[in-house]
Amino acid sequence: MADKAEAVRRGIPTLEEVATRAGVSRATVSRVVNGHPTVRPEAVESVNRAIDELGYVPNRAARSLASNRTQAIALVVPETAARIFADPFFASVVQGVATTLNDSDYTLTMLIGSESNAAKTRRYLLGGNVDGAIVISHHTGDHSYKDLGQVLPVVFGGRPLVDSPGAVVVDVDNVDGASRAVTHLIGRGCRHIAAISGPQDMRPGVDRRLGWQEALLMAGLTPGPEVVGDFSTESGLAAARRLLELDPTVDGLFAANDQMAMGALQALREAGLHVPDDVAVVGYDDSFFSSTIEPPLTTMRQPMIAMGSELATTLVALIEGRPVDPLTLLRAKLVVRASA
Amino acid sequence: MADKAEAVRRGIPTLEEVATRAGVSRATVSRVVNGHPTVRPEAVESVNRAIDELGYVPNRAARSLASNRTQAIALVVPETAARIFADPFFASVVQGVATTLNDSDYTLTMLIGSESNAAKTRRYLLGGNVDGAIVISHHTGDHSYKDLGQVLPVVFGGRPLVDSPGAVVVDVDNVDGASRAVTHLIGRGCRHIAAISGPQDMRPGVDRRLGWQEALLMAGLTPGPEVVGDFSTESGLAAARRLLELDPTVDGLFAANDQMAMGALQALREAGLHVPDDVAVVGYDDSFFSSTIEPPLTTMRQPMIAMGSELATTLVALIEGRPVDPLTLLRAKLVVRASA
DNA sequence: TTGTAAGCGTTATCAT
DNA sequence: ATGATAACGCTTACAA
Repeated sequence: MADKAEAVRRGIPTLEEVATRAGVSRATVSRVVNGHPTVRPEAVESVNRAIDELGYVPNRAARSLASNRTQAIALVVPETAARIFADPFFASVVQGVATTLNDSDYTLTMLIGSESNAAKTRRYLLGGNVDGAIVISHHTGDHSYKDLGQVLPVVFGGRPLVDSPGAVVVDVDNVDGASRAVTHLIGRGCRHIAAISGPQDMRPGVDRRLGWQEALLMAGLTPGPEVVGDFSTESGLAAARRLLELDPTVDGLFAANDQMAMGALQALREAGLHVPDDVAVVGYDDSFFSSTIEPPLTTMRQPMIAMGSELATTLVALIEGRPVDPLTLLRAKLVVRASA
Repeated sequence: MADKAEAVRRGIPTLEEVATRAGVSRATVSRVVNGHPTVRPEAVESVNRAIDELGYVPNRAARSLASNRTQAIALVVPETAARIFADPFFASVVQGVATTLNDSDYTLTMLIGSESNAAKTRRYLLGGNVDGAIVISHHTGDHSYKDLGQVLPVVFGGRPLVDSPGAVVVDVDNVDGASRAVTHLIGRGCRHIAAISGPQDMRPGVDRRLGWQEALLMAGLTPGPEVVGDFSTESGLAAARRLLELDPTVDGLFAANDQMAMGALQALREAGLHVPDDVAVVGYDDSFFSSTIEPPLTTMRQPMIAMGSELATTLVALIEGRPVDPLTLLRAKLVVRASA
């Protein structure tokens, strides 16, 4: 057990020492530290001076033990996501969360949730180590921490395929994004707009497909042919070839992500078609390679840092009992480059 | 103040409840939980059963308060780094740290250290909130947390320009990496090997330059011309043009990073030179664009995840009083693509 | 407005 | 090998 001598040596005075120096009781110091309103100004003053002089820093563990709050927030990232950390998606979300929380009184604890330690993670979360959690689920529909929301304030980043009842979610609006991407194609004169959709068992796959249809509908155009891919470059290549067979008059192509768009670009090149003059192509995600491929890809950029920020502020509100929107939708941004 | 009823409702039994159920004292339960050897097997057995049945999870705050250890580690990332989080460098290091720590008993707290909250960060670190810290300094020589090492176990990721005395550091070996990159050029027949160096006020700039010279020296070749760039694509473009003026016989080019290599590629194209036949080019960092540009770039890949891992294990060793190397150097990996 | 004092759930010292 | 019991540093009724 550490004795007071050590604390002193390490320069960490206790609240009691502050109290003594300020000539008040520990309770009063505590009140000042926590911004309690009912303290005489002079007392506040004297306590603050003592705090400064002593370099007092509240002991988090003691505070947490006494108040049953931890002032800590967990960020749970599925392992599959961490592995593909190259994916700027997560990096940016984490950045948004971290910077936002940095300006608050909460601390960020990172958890990598893998199959092997799922139980450990749950125990950690339920073991009173944090006041709340942010769970980021990738594009997949995985929401294995769904039920956590009943017990602990939780905000999810990204929606599962089917909305879960009481969950608080922050997500990007894929329907709107896709719709605006396709509207851009329409705006530049495309009339036969095909789609390479993503897997229909993933929310973004479904939603982006919906957006494509919606934009077409609103413009009074009949949808061009559609092929479903798996978000890989190869599937985009194959899909585009098929699309050209199905309808050689296609003059616009919406790919549900940039990987597939990149594959499609290759197929169009093979077919001797010029992008964007013969076929305009727009992708989705603004992947790292999108600006460097030939031609540079027009695409939708997702506001990942903003999403992290929003996740953080929403969770803090939830923890502190303020009302929160059960669903916050963020708008993607159209990035116009050479392909459309 | 939370009462016991709430704890029960939330399903978080205390050590005392476990003790009661197991028919032993709290002290014994504590011993079992902490793997203390001097407990009768039967007691261990009965305590463990009680723990299972009750779903007991130790309260971190209480444990920390009593033991004066937090089992938490801070990861301090400079804000400048966070901002350019697109940089997979940090993402990977964080991943390495997080996954490694996930298998330990330590928790990872992320701190974004900005100018504005430097004091706050220091207070946090010194306020007994963590048992140790990992400080990642980017390629810059910034080591503003240098002195922290005196007070708290700290491991630095990346070395400053001038080595700091007692610091524990994990870094990549830029001299070795550059040397091997250049050796690859020599191996494929290059004899007039020029360099586009990085800023000489940054450690990697200096070290990679050293590696270039070293490899040449060992092969008995005289160094080709050298121009110093600033790690940007534009500077690489300008530098390569200049290089070609200085010595038109150059047949190999070592660029201290991929950005500059990419610029150089453009200059060579302009000059009507073929890569790699006329001039072989090797870069450094294996940046995200390196595999997609034309021609795909041969480069050195830095082991960032491994670095994160190493940082974590080193810090844990340091905290637990085991001996640690003051300097761990990680080897970069040569990635051979079309440019050399 | 302020102080007193009872916890918060552990660990660790000291007997036994 | 085990059990009392005193910390650990703070919050928060409750009293004054």
